Amino acid sequence: MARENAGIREVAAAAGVSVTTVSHALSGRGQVSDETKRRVKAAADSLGYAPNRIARALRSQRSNLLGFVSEEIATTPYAGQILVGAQEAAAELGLMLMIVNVKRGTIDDPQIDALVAQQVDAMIYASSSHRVIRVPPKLDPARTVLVDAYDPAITSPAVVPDELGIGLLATRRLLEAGHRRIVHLTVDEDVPAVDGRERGYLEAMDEAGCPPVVVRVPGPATAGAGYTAIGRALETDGDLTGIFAFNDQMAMGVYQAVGPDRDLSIPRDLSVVGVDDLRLIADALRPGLSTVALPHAEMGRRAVELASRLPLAKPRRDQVLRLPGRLIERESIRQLGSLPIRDASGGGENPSAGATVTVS
Amino acid sequence: MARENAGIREVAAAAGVSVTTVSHALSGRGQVSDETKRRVKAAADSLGYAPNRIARALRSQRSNLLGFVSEEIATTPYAGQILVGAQEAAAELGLMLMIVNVKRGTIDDPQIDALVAQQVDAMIYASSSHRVIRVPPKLDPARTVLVDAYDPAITSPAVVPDELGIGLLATRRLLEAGHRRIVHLTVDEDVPAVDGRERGYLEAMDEAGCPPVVVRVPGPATAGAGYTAIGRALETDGDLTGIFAFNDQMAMGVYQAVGPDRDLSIPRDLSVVGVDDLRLIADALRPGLSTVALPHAEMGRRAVELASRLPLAKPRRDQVLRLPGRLIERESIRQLGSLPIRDASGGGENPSAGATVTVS
DNA sequence: CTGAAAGCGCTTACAG
DNA sequence: CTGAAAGCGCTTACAG
Repeated sequence: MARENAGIREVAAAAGVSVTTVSHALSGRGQVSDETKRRVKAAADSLGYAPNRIARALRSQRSNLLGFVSEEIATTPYAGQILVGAQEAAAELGLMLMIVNVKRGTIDDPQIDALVAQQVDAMIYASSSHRVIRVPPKLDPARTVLVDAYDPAITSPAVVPDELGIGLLATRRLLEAGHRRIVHLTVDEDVPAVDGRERGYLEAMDEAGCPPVVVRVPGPATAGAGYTAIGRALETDGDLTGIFAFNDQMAMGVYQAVGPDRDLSIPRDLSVVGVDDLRLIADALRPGLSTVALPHAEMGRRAVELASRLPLAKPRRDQVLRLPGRLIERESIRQLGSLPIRDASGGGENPSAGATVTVS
Repeated sequence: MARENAGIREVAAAAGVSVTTVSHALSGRGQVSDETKRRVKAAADSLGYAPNRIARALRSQRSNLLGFVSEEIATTPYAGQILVGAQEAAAELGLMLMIVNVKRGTIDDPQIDALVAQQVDAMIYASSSHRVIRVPPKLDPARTVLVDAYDPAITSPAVVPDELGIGLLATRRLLEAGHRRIVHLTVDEDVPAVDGRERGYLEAMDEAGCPPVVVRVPGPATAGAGYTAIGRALETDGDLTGIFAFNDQMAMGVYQAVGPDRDLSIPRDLSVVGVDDLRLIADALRPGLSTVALPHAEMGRRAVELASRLPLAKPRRDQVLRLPGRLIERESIRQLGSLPIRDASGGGENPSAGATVTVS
C-alpha cells in the first residue's frame, strides 16, 4: 500500500519548476501565475501525484487527523451511524478519522493516550447513549467535541438529539391521529433522554389539554421493562389508546404483552410509537413500529464540522447543538378519524391532574 | 491535542547522550550499554517523552497504520464487533486503525483512495455478512486481509466464520436435547453462510440418522422470511419439534408465527435455535432465544494479526481462517429427556429421503 | 558502545 | 511571480 508514485520533486522536474512552486500551485497558498499553475497541475495529474500526508503533517504540524473515541461502539447500532456521518463529513473536509473504542464510563485508557500520541488535530467523544459524562482528562476540552453526551464540568461543544422535540413529535403524532388517552412508558434513569422525552410528552399533552399519564419502571429500558410498564398502564387506564414508549425496545415489550396476554391488538386497540428506529426491531415487529429516528448520522457530521474548526473557533461556554429527530411511519398508529373509538374523552383537564405511576 | 512535550533532543540532553543513542536505547535496535540504556529511559520517563509517530513514519516509511474498510458498518452490529476486536489487537501491536465506511459492493471509492494516500501498512476489508466479494482493485491483494468475505479472484488471506461448524453445532444441540424431527429454515441466497450452515445441518442429521427437512424461502433472511418459512415447515411436518433457523431474525419470525396463529408455544412444543446472537433480538424474545454467536471480535483480532505480518509473510494461496461459533444458551430449547414428546420417530432413514421445500 | 550526519517528503518564511 | 534553503522529529547507515 506504500505509495511508490511520484513525489513533489518529480512533479517539479516534469513541470520545469521548483518544488516550492509546485507546493504553492497545488495548495493555492502562494502567488503563482495561471500558466504555471496549469502546467504544474497537468504534470501532477499525469504522474498521478498525491501529496504524502505524513510528510505534510510533520512539516505543517497538522495531522489532518481527527480522533474519534466511541463508547462501546459494538453494543448498539447507534455509534455506527454516528461514525458513518462523521466519516462522510471528514472525507469532505480532507480529514481522516482515527477510531478508538472504549468501555462506557472510561476515564483513562491507553488507547486514548495512543490517539493523543498520533497528534490528532481534535477529538470527538461519542457516548453510547445520550447522557451526562465525565470526559477523560487526557482530552483537551478546547479540542474536543462531545456527541450524544454532555459534560457539565467542561466547555467542550456538544452535539445531542433534541430530546424534548422528540417527545413533542411522538406525542403530537398520536394526538393528531385523534388519540387523547396517551400514556408515556419510561424508566427511572436520570439521563437527558428520559427527562427530555418526558418533558416533550408533558408539553404536548398540555397543549392538547389532555391529562398525562407517565408510567415509570426500573431501567434499563429493555423489552422486559416495556412489558412491565404496559401492564401497569393498562391497570391504571384500561381505556388508553395511545402509547409513547421511551424507545423501540420498550415498544417491543408492549407488543409482547398485548398479543397473548390480553384481547388487544396493535393498532386496532392500541397505537404505539417508539424512539430509535432500530431497524432490527421496528421492521421486524408486526405491525411495523412507527418510531422517531434519532439524528445519529447528522450528529456525527456536525461533530466533525465543529471539530475541524475547533483549533480556530473561539471558546463558547455551553455550546450545545440539539438536532431534531424524524418520525418514521410504519403501521403501529391508527388514525381515529372523526368518530371516537371507545372513550376518547379527556380534554380540558389540567395535566397536573394526570397520573404518574412508578414501579419499583 | 498537539504534543508540546519533550522530543528526542530534550531526552538526549537530559541523559547527556546523542539523539542517536536515545533512539537506539529506546528502540533496542542498536548496541547500547545497560547503564546508558537505563539513564536514557529514566530521562525519557521523567520528561514524559513519547516518540512523534508522524516523524517516525516519515523516516522509517512505515506508518504503523492499518486501513480498515468496512461495508455498511452502521447497518448491522456485526461490523462494530469486528472493529472492536481489530481495535484491541491493533492496540496490542502498537498499530492504529484508520477506518473507512463504504457501501456494500463498492468497487471504487474516494475514501479508499484516501486510505491508500495515508500510506497504511496494510488493509483489512470487512464485509457486512459472510459472502463472496470482489475486492476493490485499489487494494493491493498482497497487503489486504479479508474479513467475513472471500474473493476467489485474489490470494489475500481471509478470516471467516466456520459456517459448516455452526450448522453442526446448532443441529447437534437440538439432537442432544432429544429432538429428531428438526427442520432447517433458510433462504435462497447463494452465500457461504447459507450454504455452509445448511451443509452442517445435513451432516449432523445424517450422523444421527434423521431425515433432514430444509425449508427455503426467498431472501433476505428477515423475520418475515422466518414467518413464511415456519408456516411451510409446519405444513410439511406438523410434528416437528426442532427448528434451526438460519439466523436470529428468521427465528424471530418463528416466534411471531407460533403465538397468535397456532396453538404452539416455545419451547413447550417447538425448540428453536438461531445464529448471530443479536442481543437486541435474542434477549428481547420471550423465551430468550438460544443461538450461535459468530466470532466477530475474534475475526477482527485475527485479521489485524495477519495484516500486521503481511508485508513479511510469504504469499500463500487460498489462506482462509475459519473461526468457530459459540452456542449461547437461553430458554428456547426444551430438553426432551428420555420420554419422547409427540412423535419423536424418524431415526434410521436416509437423509436423502428428507424433504426440501422451496417457496418462491 | 557512541555519535555526527543524512534524509524521509513536504511546507514555509524569506530573498530576489 | 519564482526558487533556494531550512526544518518538522525522528531513524539509520556509517565512521570511529
